[in-house]
Amino acid sequence: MPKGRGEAREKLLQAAVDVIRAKGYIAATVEELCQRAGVTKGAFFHHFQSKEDLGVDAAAYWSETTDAVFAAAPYQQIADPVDRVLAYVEFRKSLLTGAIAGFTCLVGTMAQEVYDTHPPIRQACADSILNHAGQVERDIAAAMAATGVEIEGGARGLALYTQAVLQGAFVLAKATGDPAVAAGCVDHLHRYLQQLLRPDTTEQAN
Amino acid sequence: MPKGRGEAREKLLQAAVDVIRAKGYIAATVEELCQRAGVTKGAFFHHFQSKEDLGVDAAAYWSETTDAVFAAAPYQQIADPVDRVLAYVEFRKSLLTGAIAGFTCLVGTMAQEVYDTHPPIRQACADSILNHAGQVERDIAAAMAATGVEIEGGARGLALYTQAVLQGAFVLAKATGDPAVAAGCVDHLHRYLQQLLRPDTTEQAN
DNA sequence: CGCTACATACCAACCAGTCGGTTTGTAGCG
DNA sequence: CGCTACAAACCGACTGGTTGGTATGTAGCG
Repeated sequence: MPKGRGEAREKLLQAAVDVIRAKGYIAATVEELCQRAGVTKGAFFHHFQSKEDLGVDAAAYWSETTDAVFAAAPYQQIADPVDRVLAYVEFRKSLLTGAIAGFTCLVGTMAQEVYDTHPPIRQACADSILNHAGQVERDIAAAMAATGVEIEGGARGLALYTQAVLQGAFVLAKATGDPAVAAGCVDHLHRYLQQLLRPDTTEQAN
Repeated sequence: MPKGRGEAREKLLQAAVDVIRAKGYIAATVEELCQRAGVTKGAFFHHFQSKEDLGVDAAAYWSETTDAVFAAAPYQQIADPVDRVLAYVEFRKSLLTGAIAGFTCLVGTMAQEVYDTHPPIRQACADSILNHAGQVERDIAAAMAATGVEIEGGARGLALYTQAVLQGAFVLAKATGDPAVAAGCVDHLHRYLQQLLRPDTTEQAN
C-alpha cells in the first residue's frame, strides 16, 4: 500500500489554494490545511518554516500551476496576434464556471488582506500577477506591432488593465454571489480590446 | 470638559474602516480597534453584539460616508450626462492619492475574505457596492438616453463594469504597492466609456 | 546507521466574548 | 429647583477556546 509518501508538501499547497481562495489566508488555519491535506502539523512544519512561508510558496505554486493551464490552452495555437489576445479573454471567460471560489484568483485574494501584515506574501503575489501580465503583454505587443496601432499606456499598461478587470470581476462575483456579473465584465473587456486592436472594424456579432 | 461621550460607536466604525482596509477584517482584532478608537472592550460590545455585527455596520457606515463624498463631488453639477459619467471616472482617479490603504475600498476588501465565513458581512458589502453601482447606472442610463447609443449588457452591466475596474485597480495597487497602476487602469476605463458614449468622436487629447 | 519524512503530544500567546461595577445623562415628582 | 430613580454609556479584569509553533519520537529507505 503506497501511502503516498513524499507528497505531503504538494497536498498542503493544493489545500492552501482551495481554502485560501474561499476564506482568505488568515482564516485558513494550519490545522485545517493539514486536515484537508490528510497530514499532521508535524508534516506542515517540516515542509514550511512558518505559515507565512506557506503563503509565499502557495503563491509560487499558484503561478506554476496556472502557467501550465495557460500554456496548454487552445488559444495559444492561434497565429494572428489580435485573434490570440481576444481568444485569451474568451478563454478567461470560459473558466468562470462552477463554484465562485473555484475560479477566483488566489494571489489577488491574498494580496489584499496581507498587504501590510505580511510583505513577503504580498511580494510573492505581485510577482505572480506581474508574471502572468507579462505573458499577456507579449501577445498584446505582438498585436500592436502587427496592426500598427498605438495604445495609451503601452502594451504593459493594457496588460495590467486586463488583469485588473479580471480581479475586479472576481471581487464582484464574490460580493454578489453571482458568477454572471464576472462574465459580463469580461465581455466588456473583450469589446474594449476589440475596439483598440481592430479600430476599423465595426461592431460585430459577439 | 466634554469628554466626548456618546461618540464611541462612530470612532469604532472609523477605526474599523481604517484598520480593515489595511489588514483585512479577520486580522483586525477587537482590541486593536478599541485602542485606535480610544475606547475599551466594554464600549465595543456595548455598541456591537459581536465582531461580525461590527463588520456589517462598518459596511453600512462605509456606504453612508462614501455616498456623502460623491453627493458633494463637483462632477454632480455637470448637466450633460455623458460629461458627467466621464467626470465621475476622472473624480475616481483624482482620489487615488496618498497611502494605498487610504483610497482602497473597504467593502471590496472585506467581501473577498469573508465570502463564505461571514455571509451577513458579505451581503452588507454587496449591498454597498450595488448601491453605488446603482447611482452610476442612473448616470449611464441618462447618457445612453441622451445619445441614443445602445450598450451590450445595458446601463447596469456597464455600471458594474466600472466598479469591477476600480476594485481590480485596488487589488493591483495593493499587490504591486504602486498607485500609478491603479491610475492607469482608470484611464483605460475612461477611454472605453468615451468610445461607447461618444462613438462618433475621434481620439481626443486626454 | 543515518537521514528524510512524517506523527504525536504539548505549550505559550492570543482573541472574541463575558461580567460585575462605575460614571454620566435624564425623566419625573414635589 | 432639588432630589430620587433609573437607564444608557463605558470600563477593565477575566476566561475558555483556538492558533501558530515546538519538542520529541519513529518508520522506512539507502
